[in-house]
Amino acid sequence: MIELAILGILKESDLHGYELKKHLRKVLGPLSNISFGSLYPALARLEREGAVTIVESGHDAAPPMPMTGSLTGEAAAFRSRRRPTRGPRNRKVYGITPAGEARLVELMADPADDERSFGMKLAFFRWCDRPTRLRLLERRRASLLDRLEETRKAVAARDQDDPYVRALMEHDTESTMNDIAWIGRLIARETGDEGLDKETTGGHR
Amino acid sequence: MIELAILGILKESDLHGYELKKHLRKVLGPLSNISFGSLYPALARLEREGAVTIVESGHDAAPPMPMTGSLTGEAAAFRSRRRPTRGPRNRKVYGITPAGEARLVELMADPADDERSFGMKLAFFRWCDRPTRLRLLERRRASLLDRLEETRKAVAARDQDDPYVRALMEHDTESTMNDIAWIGRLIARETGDEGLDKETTGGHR
DNA sequence: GGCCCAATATATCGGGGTGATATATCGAAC
DNA sequence: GTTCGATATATCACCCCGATATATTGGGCC
Repeated sequence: MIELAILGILKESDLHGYELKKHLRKVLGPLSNISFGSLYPALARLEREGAVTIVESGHDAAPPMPMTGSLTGEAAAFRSRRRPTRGPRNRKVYGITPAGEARLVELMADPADDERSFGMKLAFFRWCDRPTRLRLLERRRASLLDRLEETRKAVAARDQDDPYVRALMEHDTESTMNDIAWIGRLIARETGDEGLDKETTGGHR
Repeated sequence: MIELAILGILKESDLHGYELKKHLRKVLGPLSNISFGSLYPALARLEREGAVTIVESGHDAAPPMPMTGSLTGEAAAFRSRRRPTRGPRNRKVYGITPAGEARLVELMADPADDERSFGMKLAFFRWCDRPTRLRLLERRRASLLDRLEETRKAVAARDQDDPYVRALMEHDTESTMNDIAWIGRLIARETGDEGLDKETTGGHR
Protein backbone atom coordinates (compact mmCIF):
# COMPACT_ATOMS: atom_id res chain seq x y z
CA MET A 1 0.00 0.00 0.00
CA ILE A 2 2.62 2.47 -1.07
CA GLU A 3 -0.07 4.56 -2.75
CA LEU A 4 -1.73 5.20 0.58
CA ALA A 5 1.53 6.52 1.96
CA ILE A 6 2.12 8.79 -1.02
CA LEU A 7 -1.38 10.25 -1.00
CA GLY A 8 -1.33 10.66 2.77
CA ILE A 9 1.87 12.67 2.63
CA LEU A 10 0.87 14.68 -0.43
CA LYS A 11 -2.40 15.66 1.23
CA GLU A 12 -0.30 17.70 3.65
CA SER A 13 1.85 19.48 1.09
CA ASP A 14 3.11 19.29 -2.49
CA LEU A 15 6.43 17.52 -2.77
CA HIS A 16 8.73 15.88 -5.26
CA GLY A 17 9.82 12.24 -5.02
CA TYR A 18 13.01 12.70 -3.13
CA GLU A 19 11.42 14.91 -0.48
CA LEU A 20 8.48 12.56 -0.28
CA LYS A 21 10.74 9.70 0.69
CA LYS A 22 12.30 11.79 3.44
CA HIS A 23 8.95 12.86 4.83
CA LEU A 24 7.77 9.30 4.71
CA ARG A 25 10.76 8.17 6.67
CA LYS A 26 10.09 10.85 9.23
CA VAL A 27 6.43 10.02 9.66
CA LEU A 28 6.55 6.26 9.49
CA GLY A 29 10.06 5.88 10.77
CA PRO A 30 11.48 2.38 10.65
CA LEU A 31 8.10 0.99 9.59
CA SER A 32 7.94 0.96 5.86
CA ASN A 33 11.18 2.23 4.44
CA ILE A 34 10.02 2.83 0.92
CA SER A 35 12.60 2.43 -1.83
CA PHE A 36 12.93 4.56 -4.95
CA GLY A 37 12.37 1.46 -7.01
CA SER A 38 8.78 1.41 -5.83
CA LEU A 39 8.25 5.11 -5.20
CA TYR A 40 8.78 6.41 -8.73
CA PRO A 41 6.74 3.73 -10.48
CA ALA A 42 3.97 4.32 -7.94
CA LEU A 43 4.03 8.06 -8.63
CA ALA A 44 3.83 7.37 -12.36
CA ARG A 45 0.91 5.01 -11.77
CA LEU A 46 -0.93 7.54 -9.62
CA GLU A 47 -0.37 10.24 -12.19
CA ARG A 48 -1.72 7.99 -14.95
CA GLU A 49 -4.80 7.36 -12.79
CA GLY A 50 -5.25 11.07 -12.18
CA ALA A 51 -4.78 10.81 -8.40
CA VAL A 52 -1.82 13.19 -8.46
CA THR A 53 -0.67 15.93 -10.83
CA ILE A 54 2.62 17.55 -11.55
CA VAL A 55 2.22 20.92 -9.91
CA GLU A 56 5.58 22.32 -10.78
CA SER A 57 8.17 20.91 -13.11
CA GLY A 58 11.46 22.00 -14.52
CA HIS A 59 14.58 23.51 -13.15
CA ASP A 60 15.07 25.39 -9.95
CA ALA A 61 11.48 26.45 -9.53
CA ALA A 62 11.02 28.19 -6.20
CA PRO A 63 7.55 28.57 -4.60
CA PRO A 64 7.78 32.28 -3.67
CA MET A 65 8.76 33.35 -7.18
CA PRO A 66 6.14 32.61 -9.81
CA MET A 67 7.79 34.79 -12.47
CA THR A 68 11.40 35.69 -13.17
CA GLY A 69 11.16 37.21 -16.60
CA SER A 70 10.73 36.17 -20.19
CA LEU A 71 14.09 34.42 -20.29
CA THR A 72 13.02 31.70 -17.87
CA GLY A 73 10.50 30.14 -20.18
CA GLU A 74 12.89 30.09 -23.09
CA ALA A 75 15.75 28.61 -21.07
CA ALA A 76 13.47 25.98 -19.61
CA ALA A 77 12.21 25.06 -23.06
CA PHE A 78 15.76 24.80 -24.33
CA ARG A 79 16.87 22.55 -21.54
CA SER A 80 13.72 20.56 -21.98
CA ARG A 81 14.61 20.00 -25.61
CA ARG A 82 18.18 19.04 -24.78
CA ARG A 83 17.27 16.51 -22.04
CA PRO A 84 13.66 15.46 -22.34
CA THR A 85 12.82 14.26 -18.85
CA ARG A 86 16.11 13.48 -17.16
CA GLY A 87 18.69 15.49 -15.36
CA PRO A 88 19.22 17.02 -11.95
CA ARG A 89 17.07 19.64 -10.40
CA ASN A 90 14.66 18.58 -13.07
CA ARG A 91 12.40 17.72 -10.23
CA LYS A 92 8.73 17.14 -10.56
CA VAL A 93 6.63 18.42 -7.70
CA TYR A 94 3.48 16.40 -7.22
CA GLY A 95 0.17 17.49 -5.76
CA ILE A 96 -2.91 15.50 -4.83
CA THR A 97 -6.10 15.89 -6.89
CA PRO A 98 -9.73 15.53 -5.74
CA ALA A 99 -9.69 12.07 -7.33
CA GLY A 100 -6.59 11.35 -5.28
CA GLU A 101 -8.34 12.38 -2.08
CA ALA A 102 -11.18 10.04 -2.91
CA ARG A 103 -8.69 7.26 -3.57
CA LEU A 104 -7.06 7.98 -0.21
CA VAL A 105 -10.38 7.51 1.59
CA GLU A 106 -10.93 4.31 -0.35
CA LEU A 107 -7.47 2.97 0.52
CA MET A 108 -7.96 3.77 4.20
CA ALA A 109 -11.01 1.50 4.22
CA ASP A 110 -9.02 -1.39 2.71
CA PRO A 111 -9.16 -4.49 4.92
CA ALA A 112 -5.39 -5.19 4.78
CA ASP A 113 -4.25 -5.65 8.33
CA ASP A 114 -0.58 -6.53 8.48
CA GLU A 115 1.93 -4.61 10.55
CA ARG A 116 2.91 -2.29 7.72
CA SER A 117 -0.54 -1.55 6.37
CA PHE A 118 -1.95 -0.91 9.81
CA GLY A 119 0.95 1.33 10.79
CA MET A 120 0.48 3.40 7.65
CA LYS A 121 -3.23 3.78 8.18
CA LEU A 122 -2.72 4.79 11.78
CA ALA A 123 -0.20 7.41 10.70
CA PHE A 124 -2.92 8.96 8.53
CA PHE A 125 -5.81 8.57 10.95
CA ARG A 126 -6.27 12.33 11.01
CA TRP A 127 -7.68 12.11 7.49
CA CYS A 128 -10.65 9.95 8.40
CA ASP A 129 -13.63 10.07 10.70
CA ARG A 130 -14.10 8.32 14.01
CA PRO A 131 -16.32 5.46 12.78
CA THR A 132 -13.68 4.49 10.22
CA ARG A 133 -10.93 4.77 12.80
CA LEU A 134 -12.84 2.53 15.17
CA ARG A 135 -13.55 0.01 12.46
CA LEU A 136 -9.85 -0.21 11.59
CA LEU A 137 -8.83 -0.51 15.23
CA GLU A 138 -11.36 -3.24 15.95
CA ARG A 139 -10.30 -5.18 12.88
CA ARG A 140 -6.66 -4.95 13.87
CA ARG A 141 -7.50 -6.16 17.35
CA ALA A 142 -9.39 -9.12 15.93
CA SER A 143 -6.42 -10.04 13.73
CA LEU A 144 -4.05 -9.86 16.66
CA LEU A 145 -6.35 -12.04 18.75
CA ASP A 146 -6.39 -14.61 15.95
CA ARG A 147 -2.64 -14.55 15.81
CA LEU A 148 -2.39 -14.96 19.56
CA GLU A 149 -4.72 -17.93 19.43
CA GLU A 150 -2.78 -19.55 16.61
CA THR A 151 0.58 -19.15 18.29
CA ARG A 152 -0.77 -20.47 21.57
CA LYS A 153 -2.16 -23.53 19.86
CA ALA A 154 1.22 -24.10 18.19
CA VAL A 155 2.99 -23.83 21.55
CA ALA A 156 0.55 -26.23 23.21
CA ALA A 157 0.65 -28.80 20.40
CA ARG A 158 4.42 -28.82 20.27
CA ASP A 159 5.88 -32.12 21.48
CA GLN A 160 9.41 -31.84 20.21
CA ASP A 161 10.23 -28.49 21.63
CA ASP A 162 13.36 -26.82 20.46
CA PRO A 163 14.26 -24.14 23.03
CA TYR A 164 14.81 -21.49 20.36
CA VAL A 165 11.54 -22.10 18.61
CA ARG A 166 9.88 -22.02 21.99
CA ALA A 167 11.57 -18.72 22.87
CA LEU A 168 10.43 -17.31 19.53
CA MET A 169 6.84 -18.32 20.14
CA GLU A 170 6.74 -17.10 23.70
CA HIS A 171 8.13 -13.77 22.66
CA ASP A 172 5.66 -13.55 19.82
CA THR A 173 2.83 -14.19 22.27
CA GLU A 174 4.13 -11.53 24.61
CA SER A 175 4.55 -8.96 21.84
CA THR A 176 1.12 -9.67 20.46
CA MET A 177 -0.46 -9.24 23.88
CA ASN A 178 1.30 -5.89 24.21
CA ASP A 179 -0.02 -4.86 20.83
CA ILE A 180 -3.54 -5.88 21.77
CA ALA A 181 -3.37 -3.86 24.99
CA TRP A 182 -2.09 -0.89 23.01
CA ILE A 183 -4.91 -1.12 20.48
CA GLY A 184 -7.28 -1.35 23.42
CA ARG A 185 -5.95 1.92 24.77
CA LEU A 186 -6.34 3.57 21.38
CA ILE A 187 -9.93 2.38 21.16
CA ALA A 188 -10.63 3.64 24.66
CA ARG A 189 -9.20 7.01 23.82
CA GLU A 190 -11.33 7.11 20.68
CA THR A 191 -14.58 6.22 22.38
CA GLY A 192 -13.73 8.06 25.60
CA ASP A 193 -13.44 11.35 23.78
CA GLU A 194 -16.94 10.95 22.47
CA GLY A 195 -19.04 13.78 23.80
CA LEU A 196 -16.05 15.41 25.46
CA ASP A 197 -14.18 18.24 23.87
CA LYS A 198 -11.87 19.07 26.72
CA GLU A 199 -8.85 16.91 27.42
CA THR A 200 -10.00 15.80 30.83
CA THR A 201 -10.01 12.18 29.76
CA GLY A 202 -6.96 11.47 31.85
CA GLY A 203 -3.35 12.49 31.96
CA HIS A 204 -2.26 9.19 30.43
CA ARG A 205 1.09 8.66 32.18
CA MET B 1 15.28 -15.87 2.72
CA ILE B 2 12.83 -18.59 1.82
CA GLU B 3 15.68 -20.90 0.96
CA LEU B 4 16.91 -20.79 4.53
CA ALA B 5 13.49 -21.87 5.73
CA ILE B 6 13.29 -24.73 3.24
CA LEU B 7 16.76 -26.07 4.00
CA GLY B 8 16.21 -25.69 7.74
CA ILE B 9 13.06 -27.76 7.60
CA LEU B 10 14.44 -30.34 5.18
CA LYS B 11 17.46 -30.88 7.41
CA GLU B 12 15.07 -32.42 9.93
CA SER B 13 13.26 -34.75 7.53
CA ASP B 14 12.48 -35.33 3.87
CA LEU B 15 9.23 -33.74 2.79
CA HIS B 16 7.28 -32.74 -0.27
CA GLY B 17 6.20 -29.16 -0.95
CA TYR B 18 2.77 -29.32 0.56
CA GLU B 19 3.98 -30.86 3.80
CA LEU B 20 6.88 -28.45 3.89
CA LYS B 21 4.50 -25.52 3.95
CA LYS B 22 2.58 -27.03 6.84
CA HIS B 23 5.74 -27.69 8.84
CA LEU B 24 6.94 -24.19 8.12
CA ARG B 25 3.71 -22.76 9.40
CA LYS B 26 4.02 -24.81 12.55
CA VAL B 27 7.61 -23.82 13.25
CA LEU B 28 7.55 -20.17 12.27
CA GLY B 29 3.91 -19.59 13.02
CA PRO B 30 2.55 -16.22 11.99
CA LEU B 31 6.04 -15.01 11.11
CA SER B 32 6.65 -15.78 7.49
CA ASN B 33 3.61 -17.43 6.00
CA ILE B 34 5.20 -18.71 2.87
CA SER B 35 3.00 -18.99 -0.21
CA PHE B 36 3.08 -21.68 -2.84
CA GLY B 37 3.91 -19.05 -5.40
CA SER B 38 7.32 -18.68 -3.81
CA LEU B 39 7.76 -22.15 -2.38
CA TYR B 40 7.69 -24.16 -5.60
CA PRO B 41 9.96 -21.84 -7.59
CA ALA B 42 12.37 -21.84 -4.64
CA LEU B 43 12.40 -25.64 -4.54
CA ALA B 44 13.09 -25.72 -8.28
CA ARG B 45 15.91 -23.21 -7.80
CA LEU B 46 17.45 -25.21 -4.98
CA GLU B 47 17.22 -28.39 -6.97
CA ARG B 48 18.94 -26.73 -9.93
CA GLU B 49 21.70 -25.59 -7.59
CA GLY B 50 22.05 -29.07 -6.15
CA ALA B 51 21.09 -28.06 -2.62
CA VAL B 52 18.17 -30.48 -2.56
CA THR B 53 17.33 -33.68 -4.44
CA ILE B 54 14.16 -35.51 -5.19
CA VAL B 55 14.34 -38.48 -2.87
CA GLU B 56 11.12 -40.12 -3.83
CA SER B 57 8.85 -39.35 -6.71
CA GLY B 58 5.80 -40.86 -8.24
CA HIS B 59 2.47 -42.10 -7.10
CA ASP B 60 1.31 -43.29 -3.77
CA ALA B 61 4.69 -44.10 -2.24
CA ALA B 62 4.08 -44.95 1.39
CA PRO B 63 6.93 -45.45 3.88
CA PRO B 64 5.66 -48.62 5.64
CA MET B 65 4.86 -50.43 2.41
CA PRO B 66 7.78 -50.74 0.03
CA MET B 67 6.09 -53.31 -2.20
CA THR B 68 2.49 -54.10 -3.03
CA GLY B 69 2.98 -56.51 -5.88
CA SER B 70 4.21 -56.53 -9.46
CA LEU B 71 1.25 -54.47 -10.65
CA THR B 72 2.34 -51.36 -8.76
CA GLY B 73 5.44 -50.73 -10.80
CA GLU B 74 3.65 -51.21 -14.08
CA ALA B 75 0.70 -49.05 -13.10
CA ALA B 76 3.06 -46.31 -11.92
CA ALA B 77 5.01 -46.45 -15.15
CA PHE B 78 1.79 -46.25 -17.14
CA ARG B 79 0.55 -43.25 -15.22
CA SER B 80 3.94 -41.66 -15.58
CA ARG B 81 3.73 -42.04 -19.30
CA ARG B 82 0.23 -40.65 -19.41
CA ARG B 83 0.97 -37.51 -17.34
CA PRO B 84 4.68 -36.69 -17.30
CA THR B 85 5.16 -34.67 -14.13
CA ARG B 86 1.73 -33.41 -13.19
CA GLY B 87 -1.18 -34.87 -11.39
CA PRO B 88 -2.19 -35.62 -7.83
CA ARG B 89 -0.24 -37.81 -5.51
CA ASN B 90 2.49 -37.29 -8.01
CA ARG B 91 4.33 -35.70 -5.19
CA LYS B 92 8.01 -35.07 -5.13
CA VAL B 93 9.69 -35.68 -1.81
CA TYR B 94 12.75 -33.50 -1.38
CA GLY B 95 15.83 -34.18 0.70
CA ILE B 96 18.76 -31.96 1.59
CA THR B 97 22.20 -32.69 0.08
CA PRO B 98 25.66 -32.00 1.59
CA ALA B 99 25.84 -28.94 -0.68
CA GLY B 100 22.50 -27.88 0.75
CA GLU B 101 23.79 -28.21 4.31
CA ALA B 102 26.75 -26.02 3.37
CA ARG B 103 24.36 -23.51 1.83
CA LEU B 104 22.30 -23.54 5.03
CA VAL B 105 25.36 -22.64 7.10
CA GLU B 106 26.16 -19.89 4.63
CA LEU B 107 22.63 -18.49 4.76
CA MET B 108 22.64 -18.52 8.55
CA ALA B 109 25.69 -16.24 8.50
CA ASP B 110 23.95 -13.77 6.19
CA PRO B 111 23.85 -10.27 7.71
CA ALA B 112 20.13 -9.67 6.96
CA ASP B 113 18.54 -8.53 10.17
CA ASP B 114 14.91 -7.71 9.67
CA GLU B 115 12.10 -9.20 11.73
CA ARG B 116 11.47 -12.06 9.34
CA SER B 117 15.06 -13.00 8.62
CA PHE B 118 16.02 -12.91 12.26
CA GLY B 119 12.98 -14.94 13.29
CA MET B 120 13.83 -17.60 10.75
CA LYS B 121 17.43 -17.82 11.80
CA LEU B 122 16.46 -18.07 15.44
CA ALA B 123 14.08 -20.90 14.60
CA PHE B 124 17.03 -22.83 13.17
CA PHE B 125 19.59 -21.89 15.81
CA ARG B 126 20.03 -25.53 16.69
CA TRP B 127 21.88 -26.02 13.41
CA CYS B 128 24.72 -23.67 14.22
CA ASP B 129 27.40 -23.29 16.87
CA ARG B 130 27.44 -20.90 19.78
CA PRO B 131 29.82 -18.30 18.28
CA THR B 132 27.55 -17.90 15.27
CA ARG B 133 24.49 -17.70 17.49
CA LEU B 134 26.10 -15.00 19.57
CA ARG B 135 27.17 -13.07 16.51
CA LEU B 136 23.62 -13.10 15.17
CA LEU B 137 22.14 -12.08 18.50
CA GLU B 138 24.60 -9.21 18.95
CA ARG B 139 23.94 -7.97 15.46
CA ARG B 140 20.21 -8.06 16.00
CA ARG B 141 20.62 -6.15 19.24
CA ALA B 142 22.72 -3.50 17.50
CA SER B 143 20.08 -3.09 14.79
CA LEU B 144 17.34 -2.71 17.37
CA LEU B 145 19.38 -0.11 19.24
CA ASP B 146 19.82 1.82 16.00
CA ARG B 147 16.11 1.67 15.40
CA LEU B 148 15.38 2.85 18.91
CA GLU B 149 17.75 5.76 18.48
CA GLU B 150 16.22 6.73 15.17
CA THR B 151 12.66 6.63 16.42
CA ARG B 152 13.58 8.63 19.52
CA LYS B 153 15.23 11.29 17.43
CA ALA B 154 12.13 11.46 15.24
CA VAL B 155 9.90 11.86 18.30
CA ALA B 156 12.11 14.59 19.73
CA ALA B 157 12.46 16.51 16.45
CA ARG B 158 8.73 16.48 15.81
CA ASP B 159 7.19 19.92 16.13
CA GLN B 160 3.83 19.35 14.50
CA ASP B 161 2.80 16.34 16.47
CA ASP B 162 -0.16 14.42 15.26
CA PRO B 163 -1.44 12.32 18.19
CA TYR B 164 -1.68 9.16 16.07
CA VAL B 165 1.81 9.45 14.67
CA ARG B 166 3.01 10.08 18.20
CA ALA B 167 1.17 7.00 19.49
CA LEU B 168 2.71 4.95 16.70
CA MET B 169 6.20 6.11 17.55
CA GLU B 170 5.81 5.66 21.28
CA HIS B 171 4.53 2.16 20.77
CA ASP B 172 7.36 1.40 18.39
CA THR B 173 9.84 2.57 21.01
CA GLU B 174 8.20 0.44 23.66
CA SER B 175 8.12 -2.66 21.45
CA THR B 176 11.72 -2.20 20.41
CA MET B 177 12.82 -1.91 24.03
CA ASN B 178 10.99 -5.12 24.80
CA ASP B 179 12.73 -6.82 21.91
CA ILE B 180 16.11 -5.59 23.08
CA ALA B 181 15.49 -6.90 26.57
CA TRP B 182 14.46 -10.24 25.11
CA ILE B 183 17.58 -10.47 22.97
CA GLY B 184 19.57 -9.61 26.08
CA ARG B 185 18.01 -12.56 27.88
CA LEU B 186 18.83 -14.87 24.98
CA ILE B 187 22.43 -13.68 24.99
CA ALA B 188 22.67 -14.17 28.72
CA ARG B 189 21.35 -17.69 28.42
CA GLU B 190 23.85 -18.38 25.65
CA THR B 191 26.89 -17.06 27.50
CA GLY B 192 25.73 -18.29 30.88
CA ASP B 193 25.85 -21.86 29.65
CA GLU B 194 29.45 -21.39 28.61
CA GLY B 195 31.72 -23.78 30.50
CA LEU B 196 28.79 -25.59 32.01
CA ASP B 197 27.49 -28.80 30.63
CA LYS B 198 24.91 -29.49 33.29
CA GLU B 199 21.68 -27.53 33.31
CA THR B 200 22.36 -25.90 36.64
CA THR B 201 22.36 -22.48 35.08
CA GLY B 202 19.06 -21.63 36.65
CA GLY B 203 15.51 -22.77 36.40
CA HIS B 204 14.62 -19.79 34.25
CA ARG B 205 11.18 -18.94 35.55
C1' DG C 1 -23.26 -47.57 -6.54
C1' DG C 2 -22.81 -42.98 -7.83
C1' DC C 3 -22.11 -38.08 -6.81
C1' DC C 4 -20.29 -34.04 -4.84
C1' DC C 5 -17.02 -31.80 -2.07
C1' DA C 6 -13.02 -30.96 0.73
C1' DA C 7 -8.38 -31.82 1.10
C1' DT C 8 -4.17 -32.96 -1.17
C1' DA C 9 -0.61 -31.59 -4.49
C1' DT C 10 2.01 -29.04 -7.98
C1' DA C 11 2.61 -25.27 -10.99
C1' DT C 12 2.15 -20.71 -13.35
C1' DC C 13 0.95 -15.82 -13.88
C1' DG C 14 0.44 -10.85 -13.18
C1' DG C 15 1.44 -7.24 -10.21
C1' DG C 16 4.24 -5.09 -7.27
C1' DG C 17 8.33 -4.37 -3.89
C1' DT C 18 13.57 -4.16 -3.15
C1' DG C 19 18.33 -3.26 -3.85
C1' DA C 20 21.61 -2.15 -7.22
C1' DT C 21 22.85 0.65 -10.68
C1' DA C 22 23.06 4.60 -14.14
C1' DT C 23 22.86 9.30 -14.91
C1' DA C 24 23.37 14.13 -13.92
C1' DT C 25 23.85 18.45 -11.20
C1' DC C 26 24.74 21.40 -7.17
C1' DG C 27 27.31 23.11 -3.25
C1' DA C 28 31.14 22.92 -0.31
C1' DA C 29 35.52 21.70 1.09
C1' DC C 30 40.47 21.54 0.19
C1' DG D 1 39.52 23.38 -9.98
C1' DT D 2 38.38 19.25 -8.73
C1' DT D 3 36.85 15.77 -5.86
C1' DC D 4 33.07 14.44 -3.00
C1' DG D 5 28.64 13.92 -1.01
C1' DA D 6 23.96 15.15 -1.30
C1' DT D 7 20.16 15.88 -4.45
C1' DA D 8 17.13 13.87 -7.97
C1' DT D 9 14.94 10.64 -11.22
C1' DA D 10 14.65 6.38 -13.46
C1' DT D 11 15.32 1.48 -14.75
C1' DC D 12 16.71 -3.31 -14.14
C1' DA D 13 16.74 -8.10 -12.50
C1' DC D 14 15.13 -10.78 -9.12
C1' DC D 15 12.00 -12.39 -5.85
C1' DC D 16 7.61 -12.72 -3.22
C1' DC D 17 2.54 -12.94 -2.86
C1' DG D 18 -2.30 -13.92 -4.06
C1' DA D 19 -5.10 -15.84 -7.39
C1' DT D 20 -5.90 -19.27 -10.39
C1' DA D 21 -5.62 -23.79 -13.05
C1' DT D 22 -5.42 -28.58 -12.88
C1' DA D 23 -5.92 -33.23 -11.14
C1' DT D 24 -6.71 -37.01 -7.77
C1' DT D 25 -8.02 -39.22 -3.49
C1' DG D 26 -11.18 -40.13 0.14
C1' DG D 27 -15.24 -39.47 2.78
C1' DG D 28 -20.01 -38.27 3.40
C1' DC D 29 -24.56 -38.80 1.68
C1' DC D 30 -28.78 -40.65 -0.29
